[in-house]
Amino acid sequence: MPEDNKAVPRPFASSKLAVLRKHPYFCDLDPEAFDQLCRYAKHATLKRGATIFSKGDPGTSLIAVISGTVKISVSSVDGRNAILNLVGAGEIFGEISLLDGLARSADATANTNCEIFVIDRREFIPFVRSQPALAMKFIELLCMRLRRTSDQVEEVILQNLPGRLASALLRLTEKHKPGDRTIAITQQEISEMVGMSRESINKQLRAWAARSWVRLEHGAIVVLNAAMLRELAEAGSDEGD
Amino acid sequence: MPEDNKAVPRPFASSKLAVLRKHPYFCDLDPEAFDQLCRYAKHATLKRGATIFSKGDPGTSLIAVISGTVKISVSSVDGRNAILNLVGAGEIFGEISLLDGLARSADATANTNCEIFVIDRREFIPFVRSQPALAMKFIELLCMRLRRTSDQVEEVILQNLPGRLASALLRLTEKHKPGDRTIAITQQEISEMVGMSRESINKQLRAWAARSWVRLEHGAIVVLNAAMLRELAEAGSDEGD
DNA sequence: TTTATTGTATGAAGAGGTTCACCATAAATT
DNA sequence: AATTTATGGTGAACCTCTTCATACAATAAA
Repeated sequence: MPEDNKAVPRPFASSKLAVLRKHPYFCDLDPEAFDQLCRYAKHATLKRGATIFSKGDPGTSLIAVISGTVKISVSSVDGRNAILNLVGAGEIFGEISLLDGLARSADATANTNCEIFVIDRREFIPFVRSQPALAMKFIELLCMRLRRTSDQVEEVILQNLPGRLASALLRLTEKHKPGDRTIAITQQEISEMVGMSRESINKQLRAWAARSWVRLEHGAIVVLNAAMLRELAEAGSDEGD
Repeated sequence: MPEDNKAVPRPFASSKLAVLRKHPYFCDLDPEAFDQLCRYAKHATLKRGATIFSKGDPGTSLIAVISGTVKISVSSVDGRNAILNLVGAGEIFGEISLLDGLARSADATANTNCEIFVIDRREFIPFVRSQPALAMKFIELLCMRLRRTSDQVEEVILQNLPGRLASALLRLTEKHKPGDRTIAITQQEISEMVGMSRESINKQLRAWAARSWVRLEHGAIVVLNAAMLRELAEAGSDEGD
């Protein structure tokens, strides 16, 4: 188990900004404003397993992922885990606490080695007030998040294992460039994303593999028949086994 | 089954605004700005069961509830329902589509007879741009919603029946004035909120009633021992039966 | 008052998932 | 190369919750 080193921001490094600049959240923002925003950012490098923040922490920063992926999760007293989101390069997270100033609502840990930028609330909030366009950008981001999270509630309540697993796989492929259907993820992680046991996930995946809907690799899943999965996800139903 | 009459906004009626004016979303807003906002609102009266909007509709309005309660829900192909939220007097809903302009993400129906105000996107968006404080208000609202929805995902994934039911009951009491521990809701509705069968809900409730943690009435539940329920909700656990 | 309708109560049978126990294999570490 | 760790695979027993069937009470409608 890797050590629990908290993220310690280091002095600003300018070359990595391309990942952010081209990202949908910021790409149609005033370039000058963007540069000013970046001037506030602190750079940090994290080893896999490192804690970025924990649920309940006073949340005072926004984090942008430059490389690697970050796991947003919560855990119960009896040790069960639920992965709420996997944040990849070019994406941002922690915006809720940044915007409302309240405690972190989940844990964030480095799922792989990764590089991040950290922007502090004290510098950010006044900046937003001076940039109404940016405020609207964040409203859009929050709306997107809310739609996604609502969908998740809907899935977990209305669908059973095949439907939920299919939805999860599709959501994971959609983050890739079109054509890339290989998802680098362990079955354990998937089980924590859909909220069912690893054994059940494995059983379902192998049933689909037998039908060539997916191919299982070590630490990865290749989606071969997205159409069938989409059908299952939309039916939310029992077939598919 | 009541008829499916869509909400048809009628000319503005000014006397009902007190409910909105005193509400947290708007109470510390510039009074002049608030009045201007209200000038855009259209009033409507709905019969219990009336559809306000459906999932997938182009969403172009924000709705404020003056009296009664509105049910935000989704349903699956096989007829199962999931209630995502119950919106009471003084609260607003539909803000996601209003803000991002995309389709409705759930159905909204009048859960009781009710009165609403409707504000259209075309008039609202320019208004928000001219009122940065209002934009920040909505950011806070969205953050609140996001925290609540994330909590729901967490609950549904990590907790079993007793924990989820306890959480739901507590959330429902928290909307009341302190001291009022009677929740006017049917067991069917609760079952659709926590995503478990009515029969299971009934069984658990009666187990708790036997311990005097709750009292069951026709169409209502009285919480007698909130502390024990809170313990169950936080443990997310198996005891309590 | 009689008749629907809505809401509650309850048990038996069964499906869907979990848990546990165990082994196999791939990758990382030494 | 040897050892450890992480990941994947599998079946049997168990358990939680669902489904189905049925009955009853309270409220609304006729």
